Amino acid sequence: MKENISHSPPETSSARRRLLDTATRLFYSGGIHAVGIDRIIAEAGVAKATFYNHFPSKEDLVLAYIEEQDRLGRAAVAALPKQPPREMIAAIMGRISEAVVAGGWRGCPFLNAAAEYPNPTSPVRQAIDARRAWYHDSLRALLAADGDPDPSVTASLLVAVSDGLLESAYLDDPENIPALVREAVARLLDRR
Amino acid sequence: MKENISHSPPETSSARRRLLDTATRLFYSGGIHAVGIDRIIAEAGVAKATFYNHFPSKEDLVLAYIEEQDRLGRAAVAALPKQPPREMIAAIMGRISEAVVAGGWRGCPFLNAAAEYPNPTSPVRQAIDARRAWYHDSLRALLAADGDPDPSVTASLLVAVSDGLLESAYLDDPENIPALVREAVARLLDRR
DNA sequence: ACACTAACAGACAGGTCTGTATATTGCAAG
DNA sequence: CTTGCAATATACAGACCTGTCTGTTAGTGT
Repeated sequence: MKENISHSPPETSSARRRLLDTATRLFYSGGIHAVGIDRIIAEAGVAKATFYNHFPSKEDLVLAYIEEQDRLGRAAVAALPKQPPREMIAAIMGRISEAVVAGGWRGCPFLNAAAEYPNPTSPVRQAIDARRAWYHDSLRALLAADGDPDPSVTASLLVAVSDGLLESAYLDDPENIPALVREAVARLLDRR
Repeated sequence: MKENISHSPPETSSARRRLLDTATRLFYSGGIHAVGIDRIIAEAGVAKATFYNHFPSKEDLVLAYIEEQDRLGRAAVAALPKQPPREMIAAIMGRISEAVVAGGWRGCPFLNAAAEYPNPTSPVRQAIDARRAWYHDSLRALLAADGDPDPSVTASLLVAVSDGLLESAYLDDPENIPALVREAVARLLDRR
């Protein structure tokens, strides 16, 4: 029956953790199709058979990567201090600036993955859809609480600006991003 | 000396044209790394040797694809009827809606390519940089002529909204895009 | 008629990809 | 001690990748 309640490694298995961490780093920095299994297992220090014990295929690893990024993003938003809707929106949008000033920014991992997965019914694309729906709905709820007359439209515009500024931080000058985020929020919201 | 002035095929060679058209279609719909040379030459009906006569390597074909998309976009903007700055900006942004309602939209080809080319010094990335600089500068000049107090910042916001709405047209509901474009322009510009 | 060019078809080399299989090691539970 | 498990290294199959090469065919200018 396997009594693995608080046993030697109750962690999610060190090998699996190392594989996902390495895959996250390599997929994000190099692109998904461009990074092979061989390189991931070599840099993670894991045997190939062990990899295929934890993940049935490469696509499952990609999916685990996307889903973990989604989960981390939602947790970061949930961990924001409770504050009035308008400030909460500013705080959520402010996460764009934080992600960028850290350096090594290579664009939004979800948009990058979507560029490599054209099939909208693939699990990866569906995970991306779920994450976008969550982001839009979170903003819409806050906008509604703030009294926005058309919270769905405003939320769509905030999502678009988020995506666009994340791309701009990758392809243009990241230095301008914090000011642009503030300016975008001000212009899109400051209309009673 | 080759007197090819208005000779039998003054066109850029039918095979080259077919190769670039086929590559454009396949690269855009399927992604760049995911589409191989074999498939391109098969669907273009061109021999492999002929391909390598016209393009030294696959990357040259990718670059030709990106540069042609850039050239076509600039030509479409240049072909817009002359009108006051504010209307010109609306017309340029309106091209987003046109691209989307046509159907088969799979995201901005430049952002998709950038996702697959992490090296900022690669020719593909430099072509993308050039295209983004042109777009930003075009909008900035129009905003300056319109009397915008901070045309560079407003241009950056319009670029971000353009990128974001193009991604939204791919990943969310394309139906809302025309209204969102109009609303974004109104909210970002209507502040004397 | 002859030479040149561009295109064709297709085989091949060398590398890399995903995924499977084999055989061995270390460790912990019972 | 023995049984079982998880991990190791490594080799392999089969597909696909880019790029090169050989040889043939069609059309054109001189």
